[in-house]
Amino acid sequence: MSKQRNILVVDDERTIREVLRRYLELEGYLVTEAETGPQALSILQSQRPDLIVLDVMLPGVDGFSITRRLRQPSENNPLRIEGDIPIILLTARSNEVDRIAGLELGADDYVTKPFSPRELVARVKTVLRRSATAEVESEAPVACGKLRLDPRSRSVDVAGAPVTLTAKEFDLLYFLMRHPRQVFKRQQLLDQVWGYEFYGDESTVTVHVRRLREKLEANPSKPDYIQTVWGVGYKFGVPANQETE
Amino acid sequence: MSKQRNILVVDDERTIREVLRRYLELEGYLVTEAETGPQALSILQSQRPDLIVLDVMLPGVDGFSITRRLRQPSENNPLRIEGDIPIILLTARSNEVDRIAGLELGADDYVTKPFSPRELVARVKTVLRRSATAEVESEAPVACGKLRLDPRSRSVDVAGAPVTLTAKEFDLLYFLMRHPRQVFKRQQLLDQVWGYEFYGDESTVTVHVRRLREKLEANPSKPDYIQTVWGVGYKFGVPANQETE
DNA sequence: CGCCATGTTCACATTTTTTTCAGATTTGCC
DNA sequence: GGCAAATCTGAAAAAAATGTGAACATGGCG
Repeated sequence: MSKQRNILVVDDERTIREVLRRYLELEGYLVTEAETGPQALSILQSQRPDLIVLDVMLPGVDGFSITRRLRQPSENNPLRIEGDIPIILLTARSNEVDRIAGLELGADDYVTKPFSPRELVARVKTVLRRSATAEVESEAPVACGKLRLDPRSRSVDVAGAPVTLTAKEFDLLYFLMRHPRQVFKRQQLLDQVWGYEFYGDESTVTVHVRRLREKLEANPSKPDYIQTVWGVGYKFGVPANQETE
Repeated sequence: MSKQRNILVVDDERTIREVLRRYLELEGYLVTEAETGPQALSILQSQRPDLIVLDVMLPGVDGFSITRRLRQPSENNPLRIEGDIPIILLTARSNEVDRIAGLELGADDYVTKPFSPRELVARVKTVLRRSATAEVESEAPVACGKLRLDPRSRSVDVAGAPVTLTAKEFDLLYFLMRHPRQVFKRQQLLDQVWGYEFYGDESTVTVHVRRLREKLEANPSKPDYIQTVWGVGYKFGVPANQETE
């Protein structure tokens, strides 16, 4: 076992804090609690948890604001320490999820209430694992071959020429680019990009992939970037001869 | 496809049980019913369903108590089997109290009565999918001799040169490589790789093995990796002089 | 209110994979 | 060596998955 991870739980409901504490401690995490936004910020002055679980609906300074402050890329931002602290947002309704996307806040994951503690623990593990490996997906631009994507401006270039993507197209491409070479089933992409509440058809993914190809690929029927894996799904394949990074 | 999922429906109202049974069976689930709390607990002594749909308002031992007993993280809890069984609670009202209570107890989802059967089925699917993906995850690459296989990218190399496999070819090879030196009859491979509902001919396996050999082996008629065991089936044989890792 | 941009669904064309099957060939055994 | 059973081979039929075009929702906005 490596050293114990510290998790900051920020929620105004005492019950929720206690439930999360119990479950997280069962998994071997150290838990710090904060009840309000200001309290959380104060704690963050002196501590640096490995992950923050943050309710978006806090009295006073809400979760969005805190996230923004943590992610603010300013020089003299004392909270913006090198290497962002992963954040999992707790949201009440799924339409707030859209707001999150629009606000580009850079949370690492979100869980909609009501949620099961086990699910949250699973997300915590995933996020920590993700940020533990080299996949520190702060908000850095990603690139592959002639394709460049900048999450902050939500812009995409192919060979220097800007390409206009819709929100979902962007989200899908961004997700795929963050997991190059890994194959995803359509359902997995629905879960990851559309969210768990999406009950629609898998063909939605197919169509989005097609549109991405039309916009990105030199030859959409012989794609360089988004590869079809027959009988499985898609992957962001690095075309053999092109290297990035 | 994988094997049929078993769902335990616990509700004192016969009508509800029957409706749920009908809808769930239409989706291919096996359904077990329980009318009371004690009956549910008794069933759980001998069976292990993949998911439980649980009314919180049961006469006698109510849904909350059952959830609590299933989730109790105690050493000598006979019902607390490794890997929790997902629970979907049926609650009458969506008030705060129930929400918190359910949350605290570790249910995976909630449906408030009255609900549409279709919605419940959708929730069941989502929860099952979610808990399934939470389990797998650890898909490390496997290798043997010059052969390397990476489940995440579904890619295979022989001596560094990539080999293109179809979905079934990949699944078959992956299965064999995870069980090296073990001999499987064709029917066993059908069961394991194709799934239990496959009613086809065993020659299907033969053909797939042939194609794998054509793609993998230096000399397909004198295979190094997939060995024929006459009168029985095949095994992923480690060729005598080659060692892995 | 109607228009436009997204997102979703659907029916059908196309492509790829999977399965089947009838010999040819190999193996184990007497 | 000869025989029966099992396996391999090649090709074609059958099935499945994906690509395509267009219609159908939905929601924001002038």
